[in-house]
Amino acid sequence: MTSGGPGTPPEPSHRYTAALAGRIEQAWQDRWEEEGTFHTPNPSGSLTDGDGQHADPSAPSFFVMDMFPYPSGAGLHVGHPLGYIATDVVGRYRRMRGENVLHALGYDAFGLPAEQYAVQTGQHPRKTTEENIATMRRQLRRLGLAHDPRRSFATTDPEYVRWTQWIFLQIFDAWYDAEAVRPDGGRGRARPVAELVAEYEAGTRALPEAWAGETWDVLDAVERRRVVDGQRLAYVSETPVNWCPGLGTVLANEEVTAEGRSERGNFPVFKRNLRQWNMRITAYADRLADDLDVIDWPEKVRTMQRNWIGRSEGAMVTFDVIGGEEVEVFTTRPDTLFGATFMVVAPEHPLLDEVPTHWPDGTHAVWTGGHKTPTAAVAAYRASTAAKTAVERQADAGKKTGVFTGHVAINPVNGDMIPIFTADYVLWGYGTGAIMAVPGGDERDFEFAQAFELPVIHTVQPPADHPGGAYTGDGVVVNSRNEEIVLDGMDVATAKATITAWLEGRGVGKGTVTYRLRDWLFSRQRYWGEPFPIVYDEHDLPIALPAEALPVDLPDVPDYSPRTFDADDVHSMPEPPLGRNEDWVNVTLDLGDGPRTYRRDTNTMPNWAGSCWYYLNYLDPGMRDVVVDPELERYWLGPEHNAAAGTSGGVDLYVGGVEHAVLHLLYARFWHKVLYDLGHVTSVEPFRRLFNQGYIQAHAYTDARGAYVQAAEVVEDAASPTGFTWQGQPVTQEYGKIGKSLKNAVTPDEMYEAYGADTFRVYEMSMGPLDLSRPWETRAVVGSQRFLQRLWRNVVDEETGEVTVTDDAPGTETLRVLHRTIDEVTTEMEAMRFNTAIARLIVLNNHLTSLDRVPRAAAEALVLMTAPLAPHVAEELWSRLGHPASLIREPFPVADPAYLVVDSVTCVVQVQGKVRDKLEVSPDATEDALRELALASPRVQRALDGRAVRTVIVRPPRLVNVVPA
RNA sequence: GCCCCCGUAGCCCAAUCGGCAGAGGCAGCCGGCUUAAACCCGGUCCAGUGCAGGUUCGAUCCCUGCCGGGGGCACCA
Repeated sequence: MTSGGPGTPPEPSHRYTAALAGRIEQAWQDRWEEEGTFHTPNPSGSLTDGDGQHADPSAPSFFVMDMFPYPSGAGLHVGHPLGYIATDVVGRYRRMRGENVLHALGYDAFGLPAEQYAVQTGQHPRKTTEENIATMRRQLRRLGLAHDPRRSFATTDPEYVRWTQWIFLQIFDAWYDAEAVRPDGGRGRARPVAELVAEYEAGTRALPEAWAGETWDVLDAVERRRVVDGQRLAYVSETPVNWCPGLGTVLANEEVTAEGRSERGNFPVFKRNLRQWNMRITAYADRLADDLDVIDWPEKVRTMQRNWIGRSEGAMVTFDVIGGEEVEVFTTRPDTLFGATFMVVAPEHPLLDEVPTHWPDGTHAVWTGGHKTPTAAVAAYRASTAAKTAVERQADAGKKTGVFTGHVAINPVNGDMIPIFTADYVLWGYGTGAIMAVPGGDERDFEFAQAFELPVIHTVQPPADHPGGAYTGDGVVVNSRNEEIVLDGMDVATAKATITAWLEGRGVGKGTVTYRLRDWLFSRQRYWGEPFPIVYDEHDLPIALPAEALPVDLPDVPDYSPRTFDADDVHSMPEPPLGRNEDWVNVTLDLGDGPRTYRRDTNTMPNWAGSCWYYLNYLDPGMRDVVVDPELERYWLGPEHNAAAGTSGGVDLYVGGVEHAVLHLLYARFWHKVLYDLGHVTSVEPFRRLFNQGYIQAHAYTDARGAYVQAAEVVEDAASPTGFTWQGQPVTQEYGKIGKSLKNAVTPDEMYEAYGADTFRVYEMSMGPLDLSRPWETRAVVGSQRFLQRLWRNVVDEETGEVTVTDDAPGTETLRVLHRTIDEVTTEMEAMRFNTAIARLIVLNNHLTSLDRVPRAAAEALVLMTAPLAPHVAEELWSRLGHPASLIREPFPVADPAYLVVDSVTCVVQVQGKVRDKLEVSPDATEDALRELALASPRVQRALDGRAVRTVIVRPPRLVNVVPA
């Protein structure tokens, strides 16, 4: 406990040092655990508080949550706990405000990081995952987080997997009825497939378009299954998917970067036609976009989700092609139809499977690409675009290439013959993969028209100063009339509505909404994930396993590492590791018609599956009969479950990094809405309030060769041209992510050792606003330690360990500082501005330091206010101040308004906005009195220097501004 | 290329409605304690708010343009 060598005078034996802090912290952590201090009571059921009581009905519920951590093998650095500390402070504060707080932390333990770590260490992923979780639990326990330990779990727990698979089967067993009315009044909701079948059997619903001409009663059993399977919210289909040989698995669109590489690992991704599981998230596109308006999320994240969904309103228009074909296009600008001078289809478009054998009359030389026939030209262009990698496509964006297809279409509004081109600036994956090109109204079309000598017609009058080219703005419509309709003179919006109605009347078009969002590719060819609870029969159609058969456990396989390939191997095929166990794959089951042999699905679910519903599992983890107890769901998550929950309901505060803005948060919202439609939850949204914390980064240093050196060993050195040296040589300061690669890692364990957990917590919270990224600076941590040391000294004698507070009433000045602090700290805590809350606490603390004896009333209030931030030292001081029970539910101090009023305030007197005098005035001085006082001031008179007064602006009681003539 | 966020003291950051630019911390400097040093204690220095305009009695705050940093989107018809 003492520091220094022999002969050094010992430190005061009761000083709040790192060693003492460590002893206090661990003792309280043990006591909290023994007493069940953080056991959060449910309103009913087996989970009660530490005293065996259920939730107090008069206490509002508050559900605070952190984004699910991966238990990575690398361990934590000081950046990781930032959000956990913040949610802990919120949770502890809210408990002291009398709320019933639910806060727990589980582990997202399936997925690539866990699997890769297992592969590296040559052990089974379950073993390494469990070890990693144990390490992380230990590191986090030392932080003193007030989590309910009974509610922690991992996504890999068999009981959790059971319900993940169960929810999958709910989605598999559901279809989307776009016409059904929801409880909230909107249209469109998921319904059980059984209801669809019942309607088909009763003949009250027509079969889907693909089965036109058939009726349910004439279909055989396999055909009926195909009809239904095609409509399930989870379905198998053979579609172009993102195949990533480097990872050995297929990926969702959301996991592929704009550069066409995997978000994890940055490997090339190729489009391949493969049979894979998909989730029909597109059915929820509108609701996912619309409901962003009813939740309290950062605008940035809502914008990112809206952009990803990419809702776009316009019209489908059908163009006849000479020779009998037709092409449907999607356009957001049907008003510009009269300006369509050509069409473009994507190279993958089926219209190109057959093209004319000769160039039609009027074909420009530049249109042919030098080929003798359209057949040759199109084949060559298709081949060249297919060979392009995503990276090349990216690099070529903007360059307009293409070729005339020989096809000619007829513009439905005026009968004009217009050539059809193919070009890769039209994407097969969006809309219909075909466009009408309006070079007068679209910049891309204009560029293409320039390159291929195509005519330009403006249908909106450009302003006089328009530089030429496409005009995309609003204005007066021109050049747009036929025998039946005149758009000329209208504005764009009116013209859109008018022409859409006309198209619909003629049966050649229809107002439509399209989305950028694609269905969610849901299968992965990895080992460490949830197996699909699906088997296939001899027809190769999926069959759900019954709920009693869940969970489907992962089989043992000879090799669980994924088969990866050369990252650029386009011809490789995914090979699921689960397929390596024949005994598991081929299974005999009795699914109602006697024992038969089935083949299991060998894919696993993506990592996102487990994080799609984990918030529900916190309510009542472990064995249970339902996915979530309806009473608990209403209590913790339901609409209006507390004053801030609103009509959406959901988790009251969800804190995590912005990197999940689209992926996890979109998927989880989708699953939640399916569960809502099927009646399993009453909340419309899973996360009512989202908060993105910033990142903690750190300085890193490179030597002359550009190699990173140990940041911890770098010293400031004015003699170095760079300002820093490492082992005597100059090094350059950089800034970046904390980690091994930049040699700048600092771990929480080092902080516990050198300062204690409370100091670490206070430092992390005091560095700046929670949503801002900031640099870690170990040498600044001492400031937080000094604060706690001073707090300690205000209560405890460092030499004797005696409590030194006096029971005498505090003086007026102390009461004022105290109550002003309570008032300000309350405001700051409510707004999650912990950095400024800490600043106020320091002010009060420093004030108490200046007194001869610290009054108990002030000390106790300060200890209670510090408790959410530095809980261990607060508990210790509270205990030493004579309170045997934990302060966890002690009421947070409340300011007495009597001490918030002041006798006098400083009134600033300005002349023309410049401060010329200051007056001490009563806080309720009137406007007239202040004006008189100000004008009487000699300094004001001097500043006026004889000028007349034009006007006097008075803002009682703090400001008077005299404006000279 | 387009969109969003951020630029305040050597550093991290404060500043309700547009009203005295400074709450807190780090570092520095001075002093106290100490045989000396660290710890600790007291004191102190430090910016006119990235730049240029505009609106206003008054601008860190509102508007326009530019510079720097961070993020998102990127042929989406």
